[in-house]
Amino acid sequence: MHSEGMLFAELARVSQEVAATSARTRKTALLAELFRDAEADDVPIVIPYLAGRLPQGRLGIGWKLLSRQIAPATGPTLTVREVNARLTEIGTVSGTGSQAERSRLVGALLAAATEHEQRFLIGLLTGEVRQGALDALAAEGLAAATGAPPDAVRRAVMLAGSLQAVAGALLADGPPALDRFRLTVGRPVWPMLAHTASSVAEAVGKLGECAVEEKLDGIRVQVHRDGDDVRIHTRTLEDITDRLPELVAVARELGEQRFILDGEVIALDENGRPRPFQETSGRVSSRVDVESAARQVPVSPVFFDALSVDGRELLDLPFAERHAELARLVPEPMRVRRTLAHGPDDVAAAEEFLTETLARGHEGVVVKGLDAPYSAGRRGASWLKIKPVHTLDLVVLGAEWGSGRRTGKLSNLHLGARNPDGSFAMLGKTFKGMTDALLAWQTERLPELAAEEHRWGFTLRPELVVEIAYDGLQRSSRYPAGVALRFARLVRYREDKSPAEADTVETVLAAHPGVAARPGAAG
DNA sequence: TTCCGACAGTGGGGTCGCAAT
DNA sequence: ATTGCGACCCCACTATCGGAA
Repeated sequence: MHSEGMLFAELARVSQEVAATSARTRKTALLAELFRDAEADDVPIVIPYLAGRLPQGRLGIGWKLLSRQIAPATGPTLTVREVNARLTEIGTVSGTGSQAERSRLVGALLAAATEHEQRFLIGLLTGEVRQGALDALAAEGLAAATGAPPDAVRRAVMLAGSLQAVAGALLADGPPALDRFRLTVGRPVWPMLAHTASSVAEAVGKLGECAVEEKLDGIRVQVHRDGDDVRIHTRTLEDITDRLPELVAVARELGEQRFILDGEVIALDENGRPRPFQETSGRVSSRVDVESAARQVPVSPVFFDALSVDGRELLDLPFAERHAELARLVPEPMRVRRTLAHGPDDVAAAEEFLTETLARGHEGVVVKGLDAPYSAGRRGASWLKIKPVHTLDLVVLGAEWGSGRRTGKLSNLHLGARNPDGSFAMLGKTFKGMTDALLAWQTERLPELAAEEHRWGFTLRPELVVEIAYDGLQRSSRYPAGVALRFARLVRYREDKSPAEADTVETVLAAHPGVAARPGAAG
């Protein structure tokens, strides 16, 4: 006897129901029910699908390839296993003509899917299932389905770096299987992340005994060494070992055979000052001619935490003890610069450290509680980052229709600074910082200023001024002034200000002297 | 009862590699 | 040679739920 397993339509139905439910407890219950019904062979597929991901990862299929309409099937026939097999096939197509072949295969799969199934499938392929439940709720559902403690399931997932692996073991062998998922050198762990604080004083006030560390504007790396075997992973656990030969060499020279370190790689100039993020990013993205990329833009590792050293698991130790291990293993220049603060009395010294750090060209500081464990996969309350915030008064040049819960609302604003001739140069867009009330307001108000209407929204007469917060400028080949705002967000509308009082391109550039526009790019 | 941590969603700019043009 | 697309790097902020205080 051989079962065909679960119908794909069942997954689409549950996803739809999860999306239509707001209570998380109910979402979890719906997921748990589905997970319990899945046969062992289907589990490795059903779990990631309902967490909004494909077990194969991304397949090179995006919105463009999925944009054409395909007549849906009239009835559900696809099984979970068949869908998975066909997606695996699509993922392996490569070479000349591969886009056309992929498109054909995706089209055939969509043609075999009902309308509901198509919607779910497109969500999976684009990574935008939008059912209000991803890995975290799927893990909760898994716990509910198996009777395992949710905290233990979450911890296993973080240490395994994989929900799928934990799900398979748990559904096959029950809660005792969780014990198998321990921190393992060579297997990446979801990294700990930081919250934002508005000032050093606030962060030190909250954390008491703490370390104040430089925040470097580079790429997060988790480095595993087991003898000669070194692996390097990014924040999302992607393996980038082959792109960073100099980091592999460094790891092999440290004084222990087995360890897991957490840190950042960053490109520095000859004076040790950070190069623009774009250069570090470009270097770390280079995969084809790594040797020449490494010669042109070498990167330096800067470590700030140790998760495991010489077989000892350090995750649950206080940061102070983990750092002591780090300091024992990693020599000074490869450790992040830091100072200690013992509470409110040391706020001034911590602020001074931030000032120095900024003067050295770095982006800010991270304040870390000395008694806190390493909260893998979480935005721990014990890591607080502080970066200076700049603001500008810019003019709204356009507005785009939003999507998802912002459908029907004008959302993304086009932002411009004043040119000497009275025209405006666009410096970027923002959709951040808007409350529902503000979205409603600007959806009413902005069309009154319409200059042109488009499918995507409006271009507007330059009459409204907005106060915009941002983290800095970066070079841009897209915008006319040759620069773009980094992480722009709306602070408030300034209806008290006229466009003639808005900031000029010149003042914007002057505020960031390191980021000159490229010759000929000035608008 | 109120507060706050965790989550998901809504997108921003950039780079690279690859396929199509 | 150039362009468009997709994957992934950095990321801020708001709404909501539900447990903690």
